[in-house]
Amino acid sequence: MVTSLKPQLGANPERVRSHNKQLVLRAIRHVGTAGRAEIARASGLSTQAVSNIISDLLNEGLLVEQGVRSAGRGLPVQQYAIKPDGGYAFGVEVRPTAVFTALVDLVGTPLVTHRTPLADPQKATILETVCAQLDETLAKTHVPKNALMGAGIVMPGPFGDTGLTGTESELPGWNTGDPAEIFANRLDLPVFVENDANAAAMAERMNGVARGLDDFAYLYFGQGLGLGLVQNGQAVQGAFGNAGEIGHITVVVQGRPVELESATSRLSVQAHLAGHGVTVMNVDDLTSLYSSANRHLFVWLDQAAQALSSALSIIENLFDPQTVILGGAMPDDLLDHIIARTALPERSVSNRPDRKYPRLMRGTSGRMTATLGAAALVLHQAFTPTIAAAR
Amino acid sequence: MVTSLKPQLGANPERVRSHNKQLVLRAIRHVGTAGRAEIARASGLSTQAVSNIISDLLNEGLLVEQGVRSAGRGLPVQQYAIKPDGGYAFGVEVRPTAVFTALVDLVGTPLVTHRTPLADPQKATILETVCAQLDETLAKTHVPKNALMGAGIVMPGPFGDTGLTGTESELPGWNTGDPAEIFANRLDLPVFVENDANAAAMAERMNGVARGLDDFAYLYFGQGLGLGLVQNGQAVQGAFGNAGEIGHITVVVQGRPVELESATSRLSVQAHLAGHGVTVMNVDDLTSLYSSANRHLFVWLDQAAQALSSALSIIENLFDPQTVILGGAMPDDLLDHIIARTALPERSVSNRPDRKYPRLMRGTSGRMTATLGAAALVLHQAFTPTIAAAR
DNA sequence: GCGTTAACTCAACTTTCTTGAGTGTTCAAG
DNA sequence: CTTGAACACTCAAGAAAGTTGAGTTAACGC
Repeated sequence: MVTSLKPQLGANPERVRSHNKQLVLRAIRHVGTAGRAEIARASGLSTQAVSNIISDLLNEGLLVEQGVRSAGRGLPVQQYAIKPDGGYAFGVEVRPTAVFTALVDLVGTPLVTHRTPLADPQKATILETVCAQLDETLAKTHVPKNALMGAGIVMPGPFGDTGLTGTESELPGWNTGDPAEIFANRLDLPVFVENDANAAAMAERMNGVARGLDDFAYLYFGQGLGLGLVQNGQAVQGAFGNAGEIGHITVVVQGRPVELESATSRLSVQAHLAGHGVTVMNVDDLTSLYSSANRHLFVWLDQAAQALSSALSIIENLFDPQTVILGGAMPDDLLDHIIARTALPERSVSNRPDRKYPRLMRGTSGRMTATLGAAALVLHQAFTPTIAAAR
Repeated sequence: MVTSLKPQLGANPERVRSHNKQLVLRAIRHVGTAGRAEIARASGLSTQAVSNIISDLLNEGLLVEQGVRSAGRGLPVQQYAIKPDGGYAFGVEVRPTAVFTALVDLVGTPLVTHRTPLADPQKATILETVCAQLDETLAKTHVPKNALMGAGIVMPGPFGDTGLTGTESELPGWNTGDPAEIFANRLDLPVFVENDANAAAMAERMNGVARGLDDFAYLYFGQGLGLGLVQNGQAVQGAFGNAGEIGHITVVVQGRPVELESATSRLSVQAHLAGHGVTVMNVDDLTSLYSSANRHLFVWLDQAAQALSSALSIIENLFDPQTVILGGAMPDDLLDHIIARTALPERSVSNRPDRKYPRLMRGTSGRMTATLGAAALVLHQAFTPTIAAAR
């Protein structure tokens, strides 16, 4: 039973340099600003090698000098930082009714974000819309296309024909061909495709509460509920890109089995409130319901927290993450409320006395979470050494 | 919130060579025997580079020539294969009542296996026993110590003080200090520590039904139930090494929530049978009960299969593995029976028409599964390129 | 038979890293 | 105030690994 060997790249001078460059960028990004010697120690390279690489990066416009810092004895340190306009990333979130786009700079600051309603969810329409948005965004911001390092695309999973197909708010026509390749050809850019939860998780790791974390889980409240997993600094995609479909597992709430997604998701809260005659159209409606202490909403929140507690037990015991982050298209207030009410399972490997992070944290939320996450995929790539890259 | 940056190695000539060597070994191992040009294509190196590396590996005794193969036109291919006695790995499984050890060669063939009862489960006693077994094994097989590439150690988790502590058949005194370091110092060898499930999974990947798979899950029947996860060819350890503690999650059987481990584990079957007046002492007893079609055993098997079906739904939807493997200290017959009776969840990302592997497979079983898995950890290391190593 | 195909080797070249000596700045001890 | 240690960084030489392109050998097919 011989399967194809994943193309694991051998190292040659060119690839070594590229690898080390990214290592240096990564080290600088991690601490904000750094000097040559410091980077050398962190990377296991000689200071001379680091010096040469930094000189390269300065020429390429990826770094800026940040003045000197005299730290104790010795020659003061010439510091360097990532140059924000050294590169840009385009983030795209495709939903059945609209396409969201964002342009972010090298340090992750969004320059523009945009929502384009979709006339129809056909493949051609989507490609056309994304393409047009890219051009428009570049024109508006005067960012040259060659400064774009790539595009991240968030699409609703699952990918391919699976047992969950048909149950999702799906996009027709994407089950044939590799979406990444299709977009890459159309946009003429390196493209990275992920599901919303993984993208949001990577964004959190690049610029959110998960900065510096290498092992964590992210529960993403979207239409349904998704689980983003980061292991060893890499998003876990699974064999076919469908890892993290946590919404359809069965958990126990008040002794009764329920589908997780039916208890904790945007659809779930809408359905629950509709059952009590309350109509919510969007996230803002939820916020006002919450501030007016709507009884039905509070009932739902409590029940969601109970379901979440079961899910937490599974996530923690299966992944042993540093922390679990809650985020997505849900108002902060509600997330905070749920977090406060979620019982942290006693019988969990995460129930340890020497924790550095809370077991449950709130991440970035809001409508653009996944879109910015899409852009973060590109940034993540730019700061990840390439030799023997775990994809 | 700045955390310590994982020491990601920069590439220098020495590390590049080591990386490429392992890449070549890996490519050869993957296909059994291979020629230079073939390896060059697979690794992205030039044939000249591969030639030089192979010449090195021949000198080091890690490869043997395997004669020529004339494949179509052109000069016949000089083939190479891994030299079985090119290196050895020592595997250790520590249990509260005994220590199991095994010596395997570079291709994974076990030379000797041994069980040493433990007078007491104290740390010092264990270290002493392992050390003595290593010496004895080397003496018996006339393998020089410098041919040993390392030792793999399997210890019952969870590691550290967690919410599951105290519920396991535990070893006292290992919560302080890093077990890997302690063993490494004592044995004077590179040491890799894992839990039983992950080790068994790696063994399956090196020489079992998971050969060539990079993303799969392994359910290990031990005292309890453990989940080994392989993602992108690497074992998932979690932030604190405790990933895969699936035994304590709650699943639903016949509409009622139960702890998974209470339904599917060696302890569970023993308890169930004891409740009906049947005493089983070991794996052989189970085999004979099965061949005599014991009614109580069959009831347990059905119930275990139902619990497993719930677990499968969780594993598949969270990891999207290529397959899920069942193995461990359970007779083949019983595993096969359970697999046959386990309902494959419909609503799963793994329920896809284009599958190459069954959703549920039986892996290696038997008493030495984890011990050989421990040795496989060392082999895995030897065939894994080191630059930017994912640990 | 003879040209084509393909694997492999040899020798020259390139890239990148490391090493060790040297420069400049800061701090602290005498 | 002087002197020396500590530290960051640069320069130039050297080493290690990979690549390139020409040349050799062997099998196949027309």
